[in-house]
Amino acid sequence: MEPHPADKVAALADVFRLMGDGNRLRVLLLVRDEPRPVGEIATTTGLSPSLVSHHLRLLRAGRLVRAQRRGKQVFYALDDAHVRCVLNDMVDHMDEDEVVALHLGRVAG
Amino acid sequence: MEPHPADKVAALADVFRLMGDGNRLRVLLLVRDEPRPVGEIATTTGLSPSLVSHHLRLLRAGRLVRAQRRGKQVFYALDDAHVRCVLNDMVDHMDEDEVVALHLGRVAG
DNA sequence: ATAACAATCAAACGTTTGTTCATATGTTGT
DNA sequence: ACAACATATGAACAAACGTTTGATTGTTAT
Repeated sequence: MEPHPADKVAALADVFRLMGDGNRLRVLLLVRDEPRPVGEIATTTGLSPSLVSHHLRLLRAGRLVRAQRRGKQVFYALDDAHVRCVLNDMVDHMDEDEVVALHLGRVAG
Repeated sequence: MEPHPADKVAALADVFRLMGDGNRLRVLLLVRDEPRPVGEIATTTGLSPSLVSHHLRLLRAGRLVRAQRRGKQVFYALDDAHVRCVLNDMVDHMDEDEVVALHLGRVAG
């Protein structure tokens, strides 16, 4: 009875590693609800279009994001339903954290 | 109306980054259900006790894990309920992936 | 075809990260 | 006290990573 299949753990670690960068995570949160073009992601995050494109390439390679052309622009959206679930869970957990932190008196005030 | 608070995104990215390493993720999955001493983690994972200790230090710094002495040994367990939820969700998602993959015929067969 | 815009690619740099090795700290026995 | 065991720590090194820069591809207009 093996604890966990090795290849799945590795695949899972890959997903976490991709989400483990602040800029990439911001990008993921930006395209979470609706598809966004690269330029908009760049201006919204304040990152260079080149850097955004690079990160999107990694996210696409990891099957976290999917691309679709519309005219000049390329719209990116979450590719996997899993990732959307994980992000939603995480946002929820963030909010819960806020509440817990307040209860513990760990927040400024 | 900011999309997401910057500091929370950074904190969230830190958690993901910690889980984004295969060895650390294995450690987390090992201590998910019940506390385990460092030596057991090392022998189970096949990693050197030193390396395990290093990773545990990082995980403890990130508040993902908590330590407790019992005699000579130091038992590690998940510190945060959030992390446990995320890990559980992820394991569930892994299983779902298996099913989806089977349905899509993406698995050996 | 040319120009302007949008996105991608490739090389290069500095930094971070994971790992190993050796040494130290702490604990339980005798 | 000492020895044996369990974990932690620090230095050092190679590999991976994020970012920048500059050039390139692709698209829409004139």
